[in-house]
Amino acid sequence: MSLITDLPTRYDPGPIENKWYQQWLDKNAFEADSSSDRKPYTIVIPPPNVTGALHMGHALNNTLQDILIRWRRMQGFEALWMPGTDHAGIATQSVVEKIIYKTEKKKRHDIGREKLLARIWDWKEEYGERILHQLRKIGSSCDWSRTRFTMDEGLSHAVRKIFVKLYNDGLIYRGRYLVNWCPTLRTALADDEVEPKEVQSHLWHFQYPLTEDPSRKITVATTRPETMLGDTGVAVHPDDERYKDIIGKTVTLPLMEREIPIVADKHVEMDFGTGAVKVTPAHDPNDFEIGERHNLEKINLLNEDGTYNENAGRFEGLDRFDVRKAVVEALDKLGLLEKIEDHTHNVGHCYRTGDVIEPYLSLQWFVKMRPLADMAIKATEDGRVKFHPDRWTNFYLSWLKDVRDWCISRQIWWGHRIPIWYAPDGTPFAGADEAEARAEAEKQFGEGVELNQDEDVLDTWFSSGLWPFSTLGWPDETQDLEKFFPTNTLVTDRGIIFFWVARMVMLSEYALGKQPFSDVYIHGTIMDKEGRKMSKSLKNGIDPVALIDGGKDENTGIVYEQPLGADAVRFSLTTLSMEGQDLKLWPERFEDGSRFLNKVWNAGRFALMQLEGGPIDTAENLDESKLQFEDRWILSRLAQAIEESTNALEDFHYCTASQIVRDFVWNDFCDWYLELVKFRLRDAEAGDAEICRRILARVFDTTLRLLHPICPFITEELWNLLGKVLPQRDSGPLKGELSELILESAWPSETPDLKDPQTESTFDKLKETIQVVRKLRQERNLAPKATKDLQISATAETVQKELEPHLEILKNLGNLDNVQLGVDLDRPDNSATEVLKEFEVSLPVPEGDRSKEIEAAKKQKEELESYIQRESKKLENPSFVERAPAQVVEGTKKRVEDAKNQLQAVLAILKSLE
RNA sequence: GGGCGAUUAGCUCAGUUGGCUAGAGCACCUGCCUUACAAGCAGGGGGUCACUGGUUCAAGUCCAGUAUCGCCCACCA
Repeated sequence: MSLITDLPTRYDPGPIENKWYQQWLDKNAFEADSSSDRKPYTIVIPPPNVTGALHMGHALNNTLQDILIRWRRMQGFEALWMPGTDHAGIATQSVVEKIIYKTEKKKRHDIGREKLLARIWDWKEEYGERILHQLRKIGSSCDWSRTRFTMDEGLSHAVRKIFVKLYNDGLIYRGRYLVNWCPTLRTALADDEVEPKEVQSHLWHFQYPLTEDPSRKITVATTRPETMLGDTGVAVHPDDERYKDIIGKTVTLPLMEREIPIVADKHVEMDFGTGAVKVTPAHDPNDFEIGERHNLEKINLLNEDGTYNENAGRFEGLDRFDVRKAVVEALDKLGLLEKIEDHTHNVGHCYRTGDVIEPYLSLQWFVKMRPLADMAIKATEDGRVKFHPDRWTNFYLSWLKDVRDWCISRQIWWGHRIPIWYAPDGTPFAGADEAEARAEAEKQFGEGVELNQDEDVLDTWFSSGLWPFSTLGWPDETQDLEKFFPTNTLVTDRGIIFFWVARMVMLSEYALGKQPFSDVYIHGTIMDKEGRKMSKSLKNGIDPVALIDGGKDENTGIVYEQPLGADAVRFSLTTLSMEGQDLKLWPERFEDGSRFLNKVWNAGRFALMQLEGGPIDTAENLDESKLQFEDRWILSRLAQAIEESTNALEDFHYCTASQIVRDFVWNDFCDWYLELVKFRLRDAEAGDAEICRRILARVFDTTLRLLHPICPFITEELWNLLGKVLPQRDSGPLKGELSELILESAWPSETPDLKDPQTESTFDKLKETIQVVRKLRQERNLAPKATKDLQISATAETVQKELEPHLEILKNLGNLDNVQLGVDLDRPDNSATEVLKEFEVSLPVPEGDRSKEIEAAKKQKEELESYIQRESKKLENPSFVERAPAQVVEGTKKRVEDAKNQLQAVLAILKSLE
């Protein structure tokens, strides 16, 4: 008996969330069984970096995945959510290097490769699980028994397998090309790891003297003066009249005293700068191409650390930024600095260190993208990979259509070492392990040949690109792979469509001939109140864990007095995240979720109190004849909610799904149904009270199911309490035996036969009537006690008949003793009246000041008149009547008719008042 | 330069294939501690749907253009 009454009136999520998460783990509720004969439903998690800490973006991303997984699990699918982490090569190595430098003042080369790797592994073992625990905190129902890490032996094997396959197919090559070089990290970066930033700089104009006639000078403009030391040509446009006569001649490069040719190249814009460009093939991508076209020498000026090398002559040893100053100074001294203009342009910066990226000529490994991209394009064109919202399809395709080769080698140590071994003469041999490479090498070089493995490691995204199948056991033909691949849905954000989504599709098509997933849902990005991205550096990121647990948010410094709980955070994020649109967040925005859960909690307390101890027999067999009007109404609303929310989830409209449940619970169930039920349950022993309890149990039970994917904790708790107060329930969804909601295959089935538009429409009229009564009372400041009589005058007999059977509802909720209902009744003297569409509602009132009432009536009169005028115009328009669908015309006629009746009534009221 | 979003109430956003008098939450105003819930209940005020044209019987919704904001791609050295 005390079970329910002891429940706190305010929902306290903390203990409940911890309890249930542990119980789910204990019952292996999240584990997927590859041998079951249920249909599979699979999601692979976007593996967070091992260095990561949960931020709002993760919270949103994983909430949405969890909603899908829990929903499908409830629908009876064998649902697998595959979790794991990414080794995040550069990010992780940097973190550990920084720690070591801070504590021991040692750099990576002081420590050495093997020792540094050991240190990073240690670090990973100690801290790498943090983010996975935070994912548990928000309720993620991942199959933790399958947790993977991109550098696990199995996944590493998959990486080497794919590499060798690509290499043998000629899709991986090594070459000397310009790459994006970060001098701080001393590694190459992929194009998408470079962030262009606008920089206020200058355009320096230098004069290069012609070799044959040093008095004649040609002026070039540049944003990077220091690179002139590596110039091996000057380019002009072939049609440029100013320079036509000197094409093919040479200039003498100042400072270096090198004779370099003047070439004609269409790439040069005549209108920009002086129309003449210095060409530095080793330090600029465009110049590189010009150099290729005209066979110009490539002179590399840089060392790995960003200082200039011996090719820079007397500038050797200086850092690139100092070389700039020195070169400008030197040229100025020679009188060859013509002018300096201000110039704003974009400069590439390292996404990790923020250092200025240098185009750097070096030997790197590349993946030839064209054939792979074409496979990925085809997968989308065939409809095997769909994006939601659809606009991302074009975004993705346009990148694939114009994709460039992918630089996959990184000059760091943490990662998958490139599975290439070199013979002493440098001949490379690829192998999934050294033995495999050796077998090949020995064919050529004889037994015992000395082999050295490539020093570089692979780009992190190379292994992430295999994630959907490497985690399932590929290249082995495992049962998991058989059962759960291809996966179903990928949920991620737009920032990694190219990095990750595209590469998964390409590599999966290439390795397995199948798309890795059939649907990709791209959710919005989380912004702060001002619409800026949440980021570490801005300190504007709300910490989801702090929000859930309460306490101080170390990012923002905000202190949360109350723990909100995971459900509230999940519900808020879901509600605020409009289909793929970015969302602005600040702490107060989470309050609605928390309030809603408190509402659910209290509705639960009420329902449980009513149900506890009372007689309830099977809830399944509803005796239609015994149902009350409001029972049919709430069942109709519920049927509608089930259908809409199922459809919404199928279309990835999470926000709609949660709003449907919210509206149903709050507006329909709590505000109206529960209030009505109170009157019926007063006589607890009556036969009707039992029907009422049955419906109450059934509706509440179903509501919990609908809400469960979004808010798993509170629904699990209430559902179990419901089971305890209904020990005798024995069939259907309300089973006698207690189990967890999560273990039930229990998504509510649609019940279209319970949908009842007529009942809903009548109920709306009753609601409207009650609301008018309340409004009139409040407007006139009348106590309910003083206004116990109501008159409803319908315009038609049909309306009278419709309302007739439900006067009890009006009396109960409207707090009335007598309701007089009839057609065209005379308005009582001294009454406050509101004219509605099909009837008017009059409440007798004492005499008094009527000015407010007159004002209101006048306003209503004006509104009606303008409406009638507007709509009548339509009806007078012959083409409207001819061309609009009959339904629309009829509807308009009816509304005009109603409005005219209303107007008449309002006019009569005005007359009586004046 | 190209592409994609956004622009509706003070704020954050809904508004299906054009067609019932444009909605919600928050905030605001008024009245209520009514034994599920004051994190609540009841009621109320508040909008030239960014702008200009066009298509249509009918436009917040479709088309073209303009403006402002945001993101992405490519970058004239």
